Amino acid sequence: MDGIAVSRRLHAHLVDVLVPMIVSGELAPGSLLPTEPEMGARFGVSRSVVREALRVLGEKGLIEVRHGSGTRITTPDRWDPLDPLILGALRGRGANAAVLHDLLEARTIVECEVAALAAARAGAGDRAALDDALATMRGSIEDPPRFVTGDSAFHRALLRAAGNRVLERMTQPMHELLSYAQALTDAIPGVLTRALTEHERIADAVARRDGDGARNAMRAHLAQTQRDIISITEAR
Amino acid sequence: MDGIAVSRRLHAHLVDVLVPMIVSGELAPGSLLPTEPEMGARFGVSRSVVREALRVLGEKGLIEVRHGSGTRITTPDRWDPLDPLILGALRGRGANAAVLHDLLEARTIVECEVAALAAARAGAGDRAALDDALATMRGSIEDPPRFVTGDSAFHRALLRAAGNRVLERMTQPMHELLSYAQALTDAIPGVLTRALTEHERIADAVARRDGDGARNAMRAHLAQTQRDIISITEAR
DNA sequence: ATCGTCAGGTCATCGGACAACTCCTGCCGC
DNA sequence: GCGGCAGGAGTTGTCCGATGACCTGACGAT
Repeated sequence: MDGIAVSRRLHAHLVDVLVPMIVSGELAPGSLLPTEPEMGARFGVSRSVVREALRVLGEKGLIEVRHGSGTRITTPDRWDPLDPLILGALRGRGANAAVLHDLLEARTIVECEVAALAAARAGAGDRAALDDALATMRGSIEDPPRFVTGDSAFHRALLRAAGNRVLERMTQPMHELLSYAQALTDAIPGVLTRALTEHERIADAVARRDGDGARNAMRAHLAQTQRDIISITEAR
Repeated sequence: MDGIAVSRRLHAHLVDVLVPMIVSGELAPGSLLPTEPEMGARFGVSRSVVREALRVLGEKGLIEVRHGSGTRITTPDRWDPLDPLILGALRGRGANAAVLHDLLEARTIVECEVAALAAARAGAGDRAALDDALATMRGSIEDPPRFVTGDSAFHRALLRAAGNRVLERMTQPMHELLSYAQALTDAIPGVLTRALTEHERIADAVARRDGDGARNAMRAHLAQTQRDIISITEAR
């Protein structure tokens, strides 16, 4: 029917269409969405697919469906501020500068203590994982996307080394967002080599079982990242 | 068919049945689940309901459904350690003592800084919300479930006062678990009045805009809570 | 031995139907 | 005139059967 590629499941496409419409305000908060059969007709899919898409939107907090009454768009304060799709649709709107600030603040609070815990608890396997991530970063100074992968792996390894599954799970959406945000700073000259040495300092402190050192190294790294991101967003 | 009450949506009941079966190991990790039509027949519901239930299980990381191949149970390390249902099914198995420890550790890391931020940023409305929560707690010394509601409201108000939506969203599943865990300590005599004064100290520090004081008061409160929970779990 | 083909099983989607629920409207009693 | 109540239209929740898309394994040709 549509010329659109359908590699993923159908309702995912519907979500991709609806999220921007809601986030952009094209569908006003508080207003009623079309009925499920009508949306099915409009997008050329069955009601089952529409319902699956609506369910996804409901989980993101974008809509509220009530039995017998209809489906309403919620106010933005109920939208999930950590959802990548929503954040992507929000990009370039100024509203996400605030989210970026909150993100860095939250990350600083959590990740400094994570580094300290990792220093106290890391086992041989954890240290090896950190070294692997560092090796990836060293070999990718010229390849920013791959570097970000290594960076992400480093922080995940650190999180695992901290040995707290609740912390690990809790910060998971935050980390998904970070690999998103870090693509911003790629363009700054020399930022990758500097980031590499900062990560090496963290790994060294962990290897020495120096909790305070790891915490301080992480704090320095995050402060630098914050400065980078601010300089980028200011420049725009 | 079944004599079970059906106040909630139908698939929720199916989830309630399947989660314990999987978590308990009755259905082995890696094994194939029965096909969707067969499960519908076995539980007396339609395939739509089965599919909605399976989707919920998929979100919790318990299963992985693949088009054309079937639905497999995943390994426990992919299960969401913060999901109340999973945790409930895990209860009394010893495995959740570790989760409880991780939970308290994570909470201490995050919530002390939240208190400090709240002291720096709380507006008049935030302070009023804190006072409301305190009033609820004061009036519910004899009514533990209601007290826990007030306690929960207090921490949510503090989180909002900190003015960081990412932190707020990130810790949301953690707080859901807390109201769960705090029901444990209800039985300890005098724990509620003590908790009340601890919360009052936090609120006072926030009202004074004393960030360090709020952080210390929160740290003391959480340390006390930790001792309470340990004493309970030891006693069992 | 390797590869292509085919058949069987399973999930994804479809279309229609009925039940449960909400909201509005108009009627009735006061 | 006004308040409460019954009824109907509209919407979501659930059910059902059928068809298409996809994966897996076996079989046979090269």
